[in-house]
Formats: sequence, structure tokens, C-alpha cells
Amino acid sequence: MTDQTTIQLHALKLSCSNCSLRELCLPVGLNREEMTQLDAVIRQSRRIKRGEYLFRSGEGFKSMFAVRTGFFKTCVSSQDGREQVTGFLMSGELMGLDGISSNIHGCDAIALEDSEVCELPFGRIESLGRDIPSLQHHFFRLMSREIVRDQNVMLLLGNMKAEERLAAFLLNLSQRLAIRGFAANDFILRMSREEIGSFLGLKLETVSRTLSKFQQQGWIRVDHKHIQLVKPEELKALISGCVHSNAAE
Amino acid sequence: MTDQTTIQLHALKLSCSNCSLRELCLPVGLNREEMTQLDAVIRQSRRIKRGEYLFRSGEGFKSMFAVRTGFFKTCVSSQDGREQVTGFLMSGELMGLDGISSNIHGCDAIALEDSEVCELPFGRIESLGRDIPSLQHHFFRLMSREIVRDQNVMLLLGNMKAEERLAAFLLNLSQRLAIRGFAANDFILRMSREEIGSFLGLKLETVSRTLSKFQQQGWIRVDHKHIQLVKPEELKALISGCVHSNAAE
DNA sequence: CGGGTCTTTGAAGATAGTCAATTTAGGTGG
DNA sequence: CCACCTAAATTGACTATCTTCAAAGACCCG
Repeated sequence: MTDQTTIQLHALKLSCSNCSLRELCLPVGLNREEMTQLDAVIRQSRRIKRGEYLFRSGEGFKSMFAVRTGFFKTCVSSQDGREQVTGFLMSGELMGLDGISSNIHGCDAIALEDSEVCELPFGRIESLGRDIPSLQHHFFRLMSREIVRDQNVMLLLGNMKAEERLAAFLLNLSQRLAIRGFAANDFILRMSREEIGSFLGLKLETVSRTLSKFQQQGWIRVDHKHIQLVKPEELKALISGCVHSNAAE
Repeated sequence: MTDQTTIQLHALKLSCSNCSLRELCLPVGLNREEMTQLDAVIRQSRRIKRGEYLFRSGEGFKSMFAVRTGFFKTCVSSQDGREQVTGFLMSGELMGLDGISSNIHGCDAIALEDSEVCELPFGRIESLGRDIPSLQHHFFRLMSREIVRDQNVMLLLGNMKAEERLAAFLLNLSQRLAIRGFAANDFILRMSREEIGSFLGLKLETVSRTLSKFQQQGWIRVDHKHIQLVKPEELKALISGCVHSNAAE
């Protein structure tokens, strides 16, 4: 019995059914039985240390990954070494959707802090979707949401000035942290100024200068990676009219 | 008999089975019977005149649309009127995938010339996908391809200079036209300088100047909307190292 | 043939990039 | 625990690129 209990506990620990992220992640809207079927398909959580690659562009694609704990960036990089960060991902968010199109990963995924991910084998999710329409439907929604997110980043990169980009970035992080139960106006940046710059189409010096400017105006407090939003409404005013509401996911 | 023939011809005219775009569009990889099932779901081709909206951001989402003939742009626009063109679409390409996430269209789709589209009701494609795994799979691939395309646009907007952006844009159009059997190095632009600029994150004057510069260097010939690529290899050299190969779809 | 839109081109101005120097932080090993 | 060392961040001065403003020219459609 003790053995069995241990096994059960272990299983529970790794299951979607009991995951605190299930309302943010893939299992949204599944009933108990469907959740169990999904559990059978999700591979046991895997640990990735800070700086490690979860997957690389060009590798064969078999699975997507959901962030369980930690923080990732995804980037596409060109032959000559230029790198574009295409996203920052936090718990409950999915990586690797771009690999479906060609069966080859189209970007790198790198942990920005020690992290855990769940592996979602695409083929099995795909076939399970046929049995569980609500799973299929939600997966389509997640892919579509990624497209919407990317389009909003395009709007940001194509139309916005440095200050607007940074304001949108900070507010977006704030919002996503709030959804996860963290403080919306007091957080730690997991990425460097250079990585922020790469994502926003700016140089790291511009990011640094713009943060300093926001601080001088009393809108935020910056202590290295520790950011406090003192007057988020001023940041919102900066971008009012630029973006519908959810700048980037 | 004549009547029946007429009906058959009419049916054929509107069916995926006989569409010259079937290898570019949704029906890729379907057998004869599956194609017939898909035909039953696709709504009859609809004509959109130049300048008309196919759908607008904020409208309820029910269907995606495939370009049958003609040319479209999609754009997201902000409250204050700023507009970001997020893509240009030619025959066989799908619009509206961003609507799945919220059941509301996330962008406008506007015809840049008189066009015809096929309507793909999402709910019926979704359920048909459960019966036809290869349809489901291909639809996932198409959504994923859109994500890859968007990421490459992000790379373009975040990292490239005006000349590189325009070179990538011209080569991308060229490649997509070639796939469709048109001349790769001699084509008509369907969009204005301003629309090109909006897509590339540049002002229309910059687009115009850069085209003139390319012409001065003998790389292209520009006669208003008529573009000839004289030395496409020079354009490729400009962006070598910036992008993997397929800058934007 | 004429009004309006689109395009081209020039000149001046602004934003962000580059280069460089200094400071600070965080990790490593004595 | 401290000192060191490397990497990251800040800040300044200068420059390049792109934008803005402006004017003139070309085309298209009715």
C-alpha cells in the first residue's frame, strides 16, 4: 500500500489533472476523464538549467513543450549571428508550435532560469484531439493565439517608438505575471537588457536609457533586474492607441 | 443530360478536387474521396472587388478564407488610426486564422484587386479533421507555417535595415509568384508604396527612395508598379545571413 | 481633359545606433 | 569571507539612418 500510495502521489504530481496551471495551459475545458487521457500522453516533467537549450532551430520536431516553472526565451538567428528574440515564455505557455509546419524546430528555446517543462508529443496530442474535440479545439485556439501575439509584436516593431515599445513590454509582463498570481507592479526581469532589446528591435543601450528615463519621470523604479511600476497608468497612456490591449500574448 | 452536365461542370468549377491550387491550399495530400468530403464543406467561391473588406477586425469569426484569385492584404490597426499591414496574400493562401483564438477576427482583410475567395467554415473543417487525419494534420501545418512566417517578419522588422527589408520583400514576392507559375523576375506590385512601407516598418518615402537606389545600381527596373529583378543575386547578397531562406511565407 | 491620388525627390530634423569609458553585479576560488 | 574577474549595465558624445515636411511630377479614372 505504501508503495502504491507513493506511485499515486508521484503520478499526481506529474499530471495535468492536478497541475495548478491547467487553466492556463493545454487542458482548459477538459472533464475528469479527458484529463486522465491527456495525462497519459504528457511526458514527465523535465528540468532545464539556466542557459540550457530546450531545443534548437534545425533539430527534428516531435514535441511541443509547456513551461511548468521557470522562464524561457525563443529566438530565431541568422547565419551571420544576428539574433531575434521572438518571445519570452512563462508558466503555462507553449513552445515549439512553429515546428509543426516542417517537422523541424524553427527557433531555439533557451531557459533564462532553472526551469521545468512538460513535453507534449505532437503526434499523440493530434490523435487524442480526434477523440476529444474540446482538446482539439483548444489546441487550435492556442495556435491561433500565438498568431495574434505575433501580429501584435509586428505592430509594435513596425509602428512604435522606443518608449512605446518598452512601455508595452513592461505592461505585458506585468499583466501576464498578474494572471499567474504574482505582483503586477513589482517583479524581477529574467532577461538581460540585450535580450529585451533584441525582442523589441532596439539596442541594449536604448533599452537602458529608456528605463532610466522612465525612472527619472517617476513612472517606474529600476534596481537592475528589479522593476517596480509606480505609475503604470502613465505607461498605458504612452501606448494608448497603439495596441488593442494585449501587446504581446 | 445537358442539364446534368451543366450541373456537374458547375460543381467541378467550384470544387477543391479540380482546383488548380489544391497543391498549395488546404486539400494537400487528400485522396479522391476525402477531397469530395472537403468539397461539401467549402462554401461557394465569393467575389470581392478591389478595395472591399472581406472581413474586419472585431467581427465575429466563423470562417477562414482561401484566396482563389486576386490579392489581399491583412492589417491590424490601432485606435488612433495607425495601421500595420501584417501580410499580403496570393492564391492558395489562407486568411483569418487569427480569429480562432477568440472567435473574433483580429485583423482586417482587404482586396487589393478584384478577387475570389473560398470560404472555409472553421467548425466544419474542425470536425471534418476528426474524420480525415491528413486534413487535420495539414491544417495544423498551415497554422504553424503562419507562425513561422510571422517570426521571420519579426526578424525582418527587428534586425534589418531599409535596403535589406525591401530586398527580402521583393525576393519573397518573386519566390511566391514563381511557385504559382508566374515570372519570378517580372511582376506587377498590387500594393502601394505606403502599404509596402507599412508592412516593412518604413515610410512610403523610404520605400520609394530605396527602390530608386536599387534601380540606380542596376539591380532592378522600376516602372511604377511594374518591377523587374535584373540582378536578383545582388538582392540575395544584401540579405545573405539575415534570413534562413523564406523571409515571409 | 481634369481632379485627385500616388510617387518621386530634396532638404532639414529626430530618433536610435555606434563607439567608448566607467560603474556595478555576480560568480569563483583562494 | 574577501578579493578578484568577467559579464552586464549605465551614461556620454557623436553619427547614421530613417522620418518629416515640402514641392513637383506622373498616372489613372471618370
